[in-house]
Amino acid sequence: MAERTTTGHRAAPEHTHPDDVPVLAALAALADPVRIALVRELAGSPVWTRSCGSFDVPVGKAALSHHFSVLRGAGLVEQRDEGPRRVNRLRREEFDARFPGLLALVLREE
Amino acid sequence: MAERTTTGHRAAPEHTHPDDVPVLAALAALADPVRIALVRELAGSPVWTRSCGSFDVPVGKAALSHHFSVLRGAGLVEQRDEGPRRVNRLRREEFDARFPGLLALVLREE
DNA sequence: CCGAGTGTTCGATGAAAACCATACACTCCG
DNA sequence: CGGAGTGTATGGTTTTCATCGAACACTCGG
Repeated sequence: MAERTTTGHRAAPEHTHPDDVPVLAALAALADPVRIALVRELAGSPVWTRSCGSFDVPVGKAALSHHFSVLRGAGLVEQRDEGPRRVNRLRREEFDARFPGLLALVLREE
Repeated sequence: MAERTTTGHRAAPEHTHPDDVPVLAALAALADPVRIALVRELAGSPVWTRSCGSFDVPVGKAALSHHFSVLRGAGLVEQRDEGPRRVNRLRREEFDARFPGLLALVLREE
């Protein structure tokens, strides 16, 4: 209702630090095939090079956007606006410090 | 249908070895508050001492039975029939060998 | 052999989550 | 400034999953 001042995608994405993420949330975030694919593909690319739309997953834009939102909320991904596109970074060190070995586990079997 | 020869709970529970468990399944199994509680409580008890009904979780028997089924399928729990009750064992070594650190992650914060 | 205790199965219900199509916001380039 | 490219928000559908109640199977102790 109302409050439609500026609802674009330029609101500076909300990030959650891995330290503030419960284990359950981390596991839930990774317990999805699409999100696992995103994380793996992201891990195989240089930092800040992959825009959201550049991933090879079988879902539409809306669902994709939602998945990235979940990954952000789990402290797995950091996003930055670069021109018209939103580029991503896997929070390797930070996430691994909070959940040692978890990321390695997911990446170990691509 | 039919096939109702022996549907009790004495059919020797089907077990899945951790080695045969996909990462996704392991994560999905642990991405549930009740199952996490079961695993933690089980980890804090001597082996083969806890029957299914002896856990302090806020769900009925049916749901509980289902949760144990999931844990078995993820290679997390082994069950054995002991008289009228079914006792449990956490597959620490085996599961940790397959998914190093994952169990520790869940147990680290009780 | 019956009854209490234990756990599984079935069917149904409700809530959560994934998904899509559409509409919109923002950036850039021509 | 207008259009193409990119991502988000919303609303509604579908699927998935946790849960319950009830019926059943099994074991053991009177």
